[in-house]
Amino acid sequence: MNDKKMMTLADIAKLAGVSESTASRALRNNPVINQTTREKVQQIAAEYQFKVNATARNLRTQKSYTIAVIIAFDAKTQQSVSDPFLLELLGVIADELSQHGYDMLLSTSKRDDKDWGSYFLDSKRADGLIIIGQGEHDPRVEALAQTQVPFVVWGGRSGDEPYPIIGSDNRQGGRLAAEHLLAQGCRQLVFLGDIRHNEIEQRHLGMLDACQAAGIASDAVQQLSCDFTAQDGYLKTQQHLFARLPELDGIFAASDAIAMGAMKALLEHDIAIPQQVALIGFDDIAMSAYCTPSLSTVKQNTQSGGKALVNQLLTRMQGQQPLSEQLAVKLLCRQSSLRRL
Amino acid sequence: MNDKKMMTLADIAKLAGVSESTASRALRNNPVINQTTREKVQQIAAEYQFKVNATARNLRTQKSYTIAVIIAFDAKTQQSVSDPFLLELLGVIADELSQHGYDMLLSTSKRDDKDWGSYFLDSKRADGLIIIGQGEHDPRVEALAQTQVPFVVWGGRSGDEPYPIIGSDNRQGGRLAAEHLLAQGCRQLVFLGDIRHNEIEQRHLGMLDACQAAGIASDAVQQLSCDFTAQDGYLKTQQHLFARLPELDGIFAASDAIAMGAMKALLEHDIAIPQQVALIGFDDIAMSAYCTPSLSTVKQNTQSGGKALVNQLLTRMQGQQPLSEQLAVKLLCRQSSLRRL
DNA sequence: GGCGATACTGCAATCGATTGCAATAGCTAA
DNA sequence: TTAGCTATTGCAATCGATTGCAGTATCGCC
Repeated sequence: MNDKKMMTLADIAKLAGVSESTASRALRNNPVINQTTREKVQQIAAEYQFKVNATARNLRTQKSYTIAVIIAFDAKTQQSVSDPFLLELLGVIADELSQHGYDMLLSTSKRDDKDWGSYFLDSKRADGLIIIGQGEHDPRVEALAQTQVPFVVWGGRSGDEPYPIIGSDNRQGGRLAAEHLLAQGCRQLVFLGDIRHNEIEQRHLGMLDACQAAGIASDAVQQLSCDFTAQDGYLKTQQHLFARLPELDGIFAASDAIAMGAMKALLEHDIAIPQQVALIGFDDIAMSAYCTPSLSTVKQNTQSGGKALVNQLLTRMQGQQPLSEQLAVKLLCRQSSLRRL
Repeated sequence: MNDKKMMTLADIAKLAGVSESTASRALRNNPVINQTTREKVQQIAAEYQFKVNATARNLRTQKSYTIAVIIAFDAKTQQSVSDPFLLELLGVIADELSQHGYDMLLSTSKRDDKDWGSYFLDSKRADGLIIIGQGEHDPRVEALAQTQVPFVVWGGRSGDEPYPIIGSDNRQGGRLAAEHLLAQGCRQLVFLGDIRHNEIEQRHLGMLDACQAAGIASDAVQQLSCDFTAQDGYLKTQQHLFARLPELDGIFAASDAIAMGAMKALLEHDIAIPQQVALIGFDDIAMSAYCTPSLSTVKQNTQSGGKALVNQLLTRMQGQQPLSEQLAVKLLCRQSSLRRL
């Protein structure tokens, strides 16, 4: 059904009886071209379903109108795309980019090419980079910062990173979660998560803030390292937390997935949630409201997060100074932590 | 730190004291070039961190080495990227593509440009298309089939689609699920899912197969339409299923997310799972094993699925005839359906 | 009638790599 | 010594669109 050969701008120009330059300008709605001519060209282009060859345009304009999104994984755990939270964020980014007329190149950074910058930018595959992943303690990111490459990172600030980081206010989130647990009467708390990740570290610090403010002895707050999976949440809870029962009465998990794993382990041992142990997660993934008991959590605003990432990146690409942003989080109290008084 | 200006092949050639053609061939390891020359050029390229300009190469070779993956949504529900299953599949596809040297362009098809084919292919943004989404009853897919565009679809065959469809053996999955419920003693079954989607329809048909084989009256099997979300699983269960209690004793949900919603509703009304109502889902998403009770399900093999999609597409792009594939599924019996006898 | 301004349009160079074909050098065999 | 090969390398065209600059009409106005 389709035309045999691909149409080119030259064909359209010929059909319209104008030069290629005029055709090109007409299609891009350049006002310098007579309106009648413009409409005629556009009409012919539409008629033949002509689509500008993006490759040729990109070569000539030296832009790709494409942003590469890199999901960075810890080289050792090598876990695949799975955390529902990251994927939600990804969806928002995709939409936002397309709204700005950009395509999105997705890469999962499994291959150990340490050289994102050159792969995507030097090769002109993309005009900019968005890096999302679990914490940004990554030497590759530090290396990127030394270059001219426009990029933004999703994560948490740990100090004075010389590049824009967009992320939730994790410390505030940690504080809210812990305050809530304390308000429910918990006194022996556990933090379940890997504090080598900036974001997680911040959540942990927020928790400590709250405890300190409440006058809780610091040795009443345990921290237990844990991967970002329900599986590890389950295992770590089984292996380490039961020993601390029955004093232990509150768990703050660094992600909802971890929390669900922990919940499973607790329920299997007939530990009442939230009466004996109150539990709260982080992220508010779609499932959180539908487990039993429903999971209290700190909701990250993926919508604003994705938009902010894209907008800061575009700002940067226009040569302006991008800003790091910390997005407000929201405490959602559900059954897993609400002890009805 | 980086070089001021972008290096081009011409620069490398000059530095190596050869022509551009020789440099190009040397970099691509063309054996017609003297080995000494080749190594020299490659060494210089490496030294200056030269990366071939993908845009220029693509223009000249008329290929983009890029595959577009389209996540198609029902135009009306407009739900965002959320189903964990799709996202798992996406991860596998990403890895497999990169293994074959292809980049992956991700699009969520929210904008109602009905014209994927031209957007990605005519514009030379991509060499092929992978379409994943919830059922392929999409006029846009039918339209694509009329063109020369190389594409493959994730889904379920409904009949004689003139394009390659890769997907699980949904009918067999439905059969396994229903047989299992029946073996547990269930006699009044409900199917929770939208059978307008091919895949879901197949699962439903498989269920009916099993019931018929077991001599169950067809009016003992109810079908209830439901979106692909935990939320709707919850709502539909609340709104429609409680009326049928206490006869109702088995639910087969079209996805794990739906099943979790249903589970929540049942538990809220103190209905014992699996004793009073046995429940089974479909997909085996990461959370399924960690809800309580853990969710029985039919596991789709995302690993082979993703690989098959990519491989069939590449086959098609090489001009050969691609094949539709039905992947084996696996029944996972967990607490939500296992009535210990 | 002529001059400058205005409004369009087209020529030709350009983006950077790839590749068919021609050219050159070195060597062997007659 | 020379025709005939082989092994390497380079020339120049090409992919398709964009754009600076020059060229042509048309019009107004003195």
